[in-house]
Amino acid sequence: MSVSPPPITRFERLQRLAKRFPQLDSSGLETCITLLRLSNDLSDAYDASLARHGLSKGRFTVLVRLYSTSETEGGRGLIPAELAESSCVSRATMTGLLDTLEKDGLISREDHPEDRRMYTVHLTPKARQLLEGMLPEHYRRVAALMSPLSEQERDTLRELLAKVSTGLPAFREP
Amino acid sequence: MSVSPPPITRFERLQRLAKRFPQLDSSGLETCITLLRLSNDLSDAYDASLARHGLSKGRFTVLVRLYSTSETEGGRGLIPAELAESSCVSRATMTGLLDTLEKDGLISREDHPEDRRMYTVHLTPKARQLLEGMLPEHYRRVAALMSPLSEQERDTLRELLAKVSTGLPAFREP
DNA sequence: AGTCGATGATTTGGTGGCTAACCATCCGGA
DNA sequence: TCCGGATGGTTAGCCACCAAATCATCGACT
Repeated sequence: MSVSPPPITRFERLQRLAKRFPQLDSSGLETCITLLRLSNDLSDAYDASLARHGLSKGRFTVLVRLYSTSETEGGRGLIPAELAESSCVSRATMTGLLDTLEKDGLISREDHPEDRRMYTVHLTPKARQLLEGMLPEHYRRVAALMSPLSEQERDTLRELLAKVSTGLPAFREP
Repeated sequence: MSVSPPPITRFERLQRLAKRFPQLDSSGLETCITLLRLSNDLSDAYDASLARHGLSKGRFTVLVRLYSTSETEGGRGLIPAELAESSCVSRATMTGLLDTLEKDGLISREDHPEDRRMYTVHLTPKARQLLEGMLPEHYRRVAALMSPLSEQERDTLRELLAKVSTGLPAFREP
């Protein structure tokens, strides 16, 4: 039996790759991987938390958007295209989200008064009750998540993330 | 006809919500939302870039992991469980990834010499050729993505992301 | 008035990921 | 020796999301 060799870390493999591919910017790639991994973990944790209330990220986002709009704008309702945009999903996906939300009695569709192509979406009392029951807990969780960062660090983080955003077009091009 | 009222921003809606829910930490939530959105955008861009070569994030990660291991450890091969772990997917998902990679002629499964429960996974020459053709371009893109950040900013970003990671257990708890 | 491009919503078909349950094999202790 | 828990991989069934094609309606232009 031979002893197992010392484990090779991700960082070491990356350094080897960088030797072979001069285009590889190791600090950039390392940062990118870190970001993608945290994203994944955070996204999973978010989903798991919402799943306890029978919601997904998409469903939750729609409900909160409707809730915060009705709070501030007197329940005029929103159309699916607006909801899709503000929830960062396609319209096709929004149709599906609204279908299941309606089936679960959390939203209602009402005829748009001026344009028969669309309709307006409204929260039901049941949805309001659900949100008011779960949001305090949810916001407490988010606060706990971010508690390791000072106010200044949060500002810095948002600023750095915004800088990465500015690099996205270059990433996508040709 | 009435003129349309001034649009209400996400930030303003958030401030209204914060009045109603004292648990809401607005800078924390704002930072969290920023992070989730960039994650989503980056993830989509990443997928789109890999899709040009017929790969998904999962498939790509597996191939690169195999490639970098064979480069440094003489092609000893990896077992599915190791690949699942280092790719952050479940073992069930890894089975599916390997199935399609094998069907596309990019990996081969070979009997594990010592344990008949498992097998080892190996890159085919076709996969090597694919990677060597696409990696320079891919790494160039990642470098472009990160080019708006100085070395110091990258360090800071990784550090702040690591801090957010430390908050994840608190986010998940009960 | 009639037509046609723009704009909405939906349907269809596909992908990638997950969990839970399953079977096979290994290995250590009775 | 053999049994049972640990550790593999796979299967079956689910969910969220997407792109592309389709259908309805609107509105502007002739």
